[in-house]
Amino acid sequence: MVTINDVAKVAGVSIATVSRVIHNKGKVGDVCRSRVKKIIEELGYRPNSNASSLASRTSNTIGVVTPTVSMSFFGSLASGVEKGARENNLKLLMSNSLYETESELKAIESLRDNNCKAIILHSEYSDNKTLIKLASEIPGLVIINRYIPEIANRCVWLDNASGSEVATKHLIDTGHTNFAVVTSIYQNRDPICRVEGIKKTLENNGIKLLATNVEEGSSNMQGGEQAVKALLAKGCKFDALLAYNDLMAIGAIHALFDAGLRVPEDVSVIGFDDLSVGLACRPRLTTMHYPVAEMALYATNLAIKLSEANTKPSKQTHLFIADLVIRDSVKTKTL
Amino acid sequence: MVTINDVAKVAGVSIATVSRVIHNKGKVGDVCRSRVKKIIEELGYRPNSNASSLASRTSNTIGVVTPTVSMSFFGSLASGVEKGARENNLKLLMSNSLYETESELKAIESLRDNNCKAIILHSEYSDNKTLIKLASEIPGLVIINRYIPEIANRCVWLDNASGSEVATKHLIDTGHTNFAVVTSIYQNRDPICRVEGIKKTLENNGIKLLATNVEEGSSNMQGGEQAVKALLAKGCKFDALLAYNDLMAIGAIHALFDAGLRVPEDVSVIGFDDLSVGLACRPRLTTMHYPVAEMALYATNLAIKLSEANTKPSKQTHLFIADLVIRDSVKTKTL
DNA sequence: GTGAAAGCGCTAACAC
DNA sequence: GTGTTAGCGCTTTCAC
Repeated sequence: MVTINDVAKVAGVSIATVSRVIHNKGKVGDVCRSRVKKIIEELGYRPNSNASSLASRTSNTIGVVTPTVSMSFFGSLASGVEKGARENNLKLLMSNSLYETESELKAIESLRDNNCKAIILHSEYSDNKTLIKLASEIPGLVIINRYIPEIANRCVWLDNASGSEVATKHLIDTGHTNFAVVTSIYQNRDPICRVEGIKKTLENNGIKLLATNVEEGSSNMQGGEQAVKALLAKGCKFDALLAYNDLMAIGAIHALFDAGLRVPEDVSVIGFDDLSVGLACRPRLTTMHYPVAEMALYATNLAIKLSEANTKPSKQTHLFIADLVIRDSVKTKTL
Repeated sequence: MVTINDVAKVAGVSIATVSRVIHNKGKVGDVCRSRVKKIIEELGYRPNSNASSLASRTSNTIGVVTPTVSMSFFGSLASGVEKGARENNLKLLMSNSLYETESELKAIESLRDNNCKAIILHSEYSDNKTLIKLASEIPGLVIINRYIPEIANRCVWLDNASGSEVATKHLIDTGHTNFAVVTSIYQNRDPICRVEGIKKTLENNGIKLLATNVEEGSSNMQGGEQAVKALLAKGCKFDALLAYNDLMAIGAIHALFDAGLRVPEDVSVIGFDDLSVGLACRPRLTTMHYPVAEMALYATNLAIKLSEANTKPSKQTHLFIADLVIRDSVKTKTL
């Protein structure tokens, strides 16, 4: 392994000078600089980032924690962070939290040990208190896809309620009158917000959502399928179905189809997230676009900024909006 | 920040002793050990991994390089590596190579700087020579999803030819006689192997594959759709379609459907990869399961083993097999 | 069993 | 402009 010492020796300068040319700072003579550069090249010298992090008490590493990167949504999230990391010339440590608070915390600790200056965290199962404490300890911590008022300036999140309002409005505008909803069985933040957005919009338009027309399921294809089967088994009638997310929507379409119902002729279905899987099903899914990659990139830049010592706390919030992607699963009815 | 010195001071021992209890090695008295442990706990001490990597000249970090983690296939790959990392108590550095050799190389360099002991690389665009050189420089480098004879023991790969043989055989066994193929326009390793597997199997069964019945497209949904449209425009007739991968297969199903053809009644379609998207389309996709997460986990353990100094080069190869997942896109014909 | 001490490769004063 | 030097927090001999 070639070290800064080797370079200095060959170049006949001190290691301080080598360090200066590496980082392009401090004063170095032009001839000297180019000679050192050439020797670095020749020797194939590459700075040891562990040593440099240790000495400078900072690091060139940021971290991202998501439940699991194998799911499309989190893959996009991680990809957004990776882009931010690359653009800022930072390395990216990734850790899966596996949907539980303990491993989530472990993942974060592991990133801290590594001196990560910035951490992007998608947390579902830790409570607010834990996250607030964490935020107070880690200046570069940013929470993504969740809003905690006490640390509003550290949260990059989506307006779930407004998203489902838009979705609902679209269904109303296209002439639908009988609504059903399949939501997530995990009754935490997002599902609650989305269902409330639906109810509010419906009410404002003089449409009532029957309690029996709301069914829960796991937030995946199977969950959506089972929820719709349950709805149908109860004898519910509806011409519009709002799903918690795209996966549930697709499962719902399967169940509808199996029951001999056509989408969108008999029932219009709308999803949420805009995963690429929405292009695979038939009809192609109308959905709300969740700009997760864009948000992750934004969160990364925010985290980097916050991690820099001279950043003063700001009151700025970071709220994103979902927008409607019209495809083929919603029918426009002639009134 | 609390350091090993702080712990030593409070415990009234030397830092060497603290280091011993952290790593559970060397001789330490029982009382002493438990007292130090207690103090570590109380102080909330966490070893600085940069310092430890620097001092020990190793690191607890492994790296993974894939084109982009936002695609389902690579998300699963990354997830497999992450699992391996977690099981071995290692941190995971992730880097996207964005499908080009230059950023691929950059990504690898970046991991090396960080002292990664093991690196899992999915490389599509670097040539064999580059990878062989890299392998000679990095003991813990493992190439995934690609086979290079010169460094066979570093390659964890899938038998593409046998996979497509099985797929083809399935179509033959279910009574199909007129075959068409949509393959990737990027004529590198995998597409070539898969098409050869198809041709060979067909020939062995006395079926000839017309050159006009093979069409190329980008290896995504749109590519599959366009390829089938081209096939149809040429007036090709076929009752069985083999797609390069699931995405192309789904695009193909869309195109078939748009042309008024039913799947599988008129045309049976088979994919490759077994992405979860195959469950979203209608009919659900029959495909070849590519055990990428399992392979990634295996590759990770292999890379860790190889990175350990005392591992002697072995002649063992690491070949995985795809197996058939029967769903609804292939029809069994009564003969 | 335990401690002292010499680095690991680098950064960042500070001196010249 | 350039060099000297004191660490960063830890591991690892080597003594005792």
